[in-house]
Amino acid sequence: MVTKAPLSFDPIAEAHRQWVDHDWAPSADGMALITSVIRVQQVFLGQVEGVLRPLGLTFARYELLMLLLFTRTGMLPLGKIGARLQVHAASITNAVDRLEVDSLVQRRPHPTDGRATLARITPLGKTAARGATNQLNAQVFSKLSLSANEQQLLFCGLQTVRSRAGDFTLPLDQGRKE
Amino acid sequence: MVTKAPLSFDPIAEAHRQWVDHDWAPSADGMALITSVIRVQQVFLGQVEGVLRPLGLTFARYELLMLLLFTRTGMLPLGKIGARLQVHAASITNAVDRLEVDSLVQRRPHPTDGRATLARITPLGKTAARGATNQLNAQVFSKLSLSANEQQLLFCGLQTVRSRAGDFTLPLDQGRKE
DNA sequence: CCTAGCTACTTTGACGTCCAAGCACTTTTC
DNA sequence: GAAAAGTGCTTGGACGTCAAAGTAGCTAGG
Repeated sequence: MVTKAPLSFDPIAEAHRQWVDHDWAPSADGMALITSVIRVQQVFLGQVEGVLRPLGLTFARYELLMLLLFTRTGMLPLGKIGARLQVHAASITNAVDRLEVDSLVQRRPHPTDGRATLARITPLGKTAARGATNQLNAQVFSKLSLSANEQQLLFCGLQTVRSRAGDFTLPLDQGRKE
Repeated sequence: MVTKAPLSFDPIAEAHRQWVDHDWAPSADGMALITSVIRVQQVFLGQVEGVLRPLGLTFARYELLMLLLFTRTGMLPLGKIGARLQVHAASITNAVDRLEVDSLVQRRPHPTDGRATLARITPLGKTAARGATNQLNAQVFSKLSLSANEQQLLFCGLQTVRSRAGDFTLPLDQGRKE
């Protein structure tokens, strides 16, 4: 996290103004929105990793661990993990490597497909995942300082973006949100 | 960007369901919101960098360039740049290094403070910044596939988050948005 | 004046992400 | 059944971010 004195103005609103001044008005709102998302992600990720660091985890590894925790058999092929977390295969390889070093996860060969590898969460991994979740819930997820209504609105707007970006396609409605 | 076939369900909505099932309901909305922001940032950043890569820029360097472009004298001390972009000093050093290699920016000593260094945008840098902006405006910022109203709502919600995270403090109202 | 404490920037190291290339194993095709 | 095409994972390189430590240069107390 960057801990500095707050500015006396909103830097993104300022950039928006510049866009309008430079005759880029039609793109100003889009620029401001994208820049905002990038900045807020930085803020949130910083808070989350601040909690996870003392536990020896990063958000990437935490997500992977939770995905396995929620899976009946506790194991998934690496490819499926990448598809679910929307991350490149190389990143999964990297994350599993590190989780394996800490014995939170274990690689095992896929029983029927010789190309594939399964990642399996260990009992230690389950404990770590639950512990981290408790801390995140207590220190971050339940303390967003936004009203329930604001959170709903934000979530829905972002869901629309994700849907239109091709992350998923809801069976009934094609991801439209309006 | 991760180009994969879309899932048939929203993975974050699924995680939300798991949270509720595990008696973590009070934190479920917060978890979903934070996870959404992180994912949408990935989507947006991917689109932006996809446009910038052929131009030899990254978003970090582009932002720095635009900040200088909008400054009367075309130069700012590195510390101020970090404060405006909300990025660590080390990242600024890194970005300026690379921009300097491409002759888009130039370091010069601060006239009165021997510790400080100024980054000054070059004519080539100005051209590059304007060119990149035109492409981004045309290919990304003006094509968000969200209604103006949705964009407004999202922006305001995110502004509230940024404000409460301490990014800035509006002179009149203390950053409250509701 | 001179030392103690800040401040500004750089350096190094740990991680994460993506891309491109490479390998091994499947599935297709003829 | 063998070659061709596709899939799944790993490796190596380029970047970005942050943290912590190091180096100058500024500022303030004695």
